[in-house]
Amino acid sequence: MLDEQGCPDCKRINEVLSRVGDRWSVLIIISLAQYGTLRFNELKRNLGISQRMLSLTLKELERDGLVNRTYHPTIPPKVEYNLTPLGESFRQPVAALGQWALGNLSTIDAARATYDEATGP
Amino acid sequence: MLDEQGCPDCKRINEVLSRVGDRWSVLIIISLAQYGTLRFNELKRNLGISQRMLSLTLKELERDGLVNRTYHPTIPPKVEYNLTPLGESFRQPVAALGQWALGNLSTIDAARATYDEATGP
DNA sequence: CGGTATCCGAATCGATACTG
DNA sequence: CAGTATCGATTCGGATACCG
Repeated sequence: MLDEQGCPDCKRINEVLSRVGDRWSVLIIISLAQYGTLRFNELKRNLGISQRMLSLTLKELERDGLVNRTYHPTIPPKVEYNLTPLGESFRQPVAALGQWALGNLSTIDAARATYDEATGP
Repeated sequence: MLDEQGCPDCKRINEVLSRVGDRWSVLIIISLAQYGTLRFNELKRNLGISQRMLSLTLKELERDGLVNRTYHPTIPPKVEYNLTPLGESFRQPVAALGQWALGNLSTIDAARATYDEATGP
């Protein structure tokens, strides 16, 4: 891909969004923001995410410094996740996005229906 | 996938995010918010997006009522895109996200480096 | 309980070529 | 200029099985 872009920030925004901008990351952040600390299987049940994707996404979030992982070597083992300060700072923009999403879901649905009817038949 | 979720909003947030939450949608919104009105190839050059993805994403955004498409049947043809009121209302949360992304890119990079060094070698 | 490893179909995306 | 069509490569993501 060429690099003759007039929007120099786009590449960088793109970079960050491809890291923390995917669906599961956002939902995990929202959950942790809401409940504070959650265990692996609590997140799993909460989000309806597969074990594999949860594991992968949590590892990424930990790597990016957004989520903290605490391992308790008890039997049975217990692992807790919560937001780091960086993760907390991500709450604001994410919350704004989530709120907008909820508030405009029906509007978008209506727009879709209109568009489909005007285009489709 | 089961549906025994404790986070009833997650499914719906998920729905909206899968519509307007992808990388290209966000970048297109940001560009249109910044410049007001742009033609197809202006967007293409601006974002470094492939023709195919731009076409698909714009169609989705139009369908969801976020972007307005104006076709001028001149020769050569000229098509202009701008934000609808709904798209404008999306500016705020998107801007917050973009700002956070830019502001924390280096922090994330540092966290990654630390993590990789502690884990990887 | 909290993962990792493997498999495999589905969805995504870029490159390329073609059209009005 | 502004798309659409097609193809191949990569990625995503769930299901399943197994380990500490």
